[in-house]
Amino acid sequence: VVSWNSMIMSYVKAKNMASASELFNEMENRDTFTWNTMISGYVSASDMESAMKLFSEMKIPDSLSWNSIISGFAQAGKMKLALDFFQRMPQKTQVSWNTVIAGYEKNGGFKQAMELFFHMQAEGRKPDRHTLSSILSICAESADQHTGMQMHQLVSKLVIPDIPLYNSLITMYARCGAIYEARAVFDEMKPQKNVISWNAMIGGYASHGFAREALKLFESMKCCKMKPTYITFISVLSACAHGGLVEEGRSYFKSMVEDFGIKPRVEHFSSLVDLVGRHGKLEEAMEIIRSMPIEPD
RNA sequence: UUCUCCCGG
Repeated sequence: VVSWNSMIMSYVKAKNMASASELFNEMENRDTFTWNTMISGYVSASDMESAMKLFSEMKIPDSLSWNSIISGFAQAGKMKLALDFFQRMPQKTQVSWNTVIAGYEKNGGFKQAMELFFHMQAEGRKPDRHTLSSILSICAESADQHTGMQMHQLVSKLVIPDIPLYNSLITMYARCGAIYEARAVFDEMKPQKNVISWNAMIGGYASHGFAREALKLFESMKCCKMKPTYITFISVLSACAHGGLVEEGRSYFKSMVEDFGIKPRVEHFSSLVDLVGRHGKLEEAMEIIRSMPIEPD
């Protein structure tokens, strides 16, 4: 049975649901793993019809089966259905709560997500990293610094933050314009900062008009032997554009291509155009636009 | 062997 399940799993991972279901139909001793594997395969293929069909044929769906279905509806943006299954689910697990909260977060149901978040705690269930990360995204997107700070307290109280959670905190503060708080989290990370942390922090400075701070941090990033990405340069160039740092901008653009081998994207070009255009060099701006390669993909 | 992620934020 286990080896059949593994084979089905391989087909599912290869997104070959036709072959997976062939095997599934030939199997005589299907267990819950088998069913769940198939359901999750249909869910990731966005085929909720088939997923639901299997789910309703199960005699006793376990929590993983339920969670897959909830996740599937959430990904499809059908939050009413997701919530409906969530409410009918007999033994909700931590993952169930996280799934439906993440679903509302993704679909802009911030209020519902927050309500569920408080609801789960009222039932004595502790938020974990997944929960908190969804809630922090909501605070970031809605620039709700007050809630964000409360969530920060909860993070410190409930979990040992991992790198993504730290990054969510930085992003949340940065989006709220709380640059100082963002920086405090950033510094707290000490050596475990990854590229995303650097990008989030530099982007935070850049988008709030702290051009020099952004560039300063970019320089320390390079000192730490951290490799910038195209995202980093979007922030760096936009910092230059907003700070009117024409020469620096040109030289960073050049360095991006020559030192780091990063292919310029439209975002980079638009900062560059902005930069030279705002300083009366319309000719040069036009020249850049004319020389822009068309991005194929 | 199966559930929380579309985005590097």
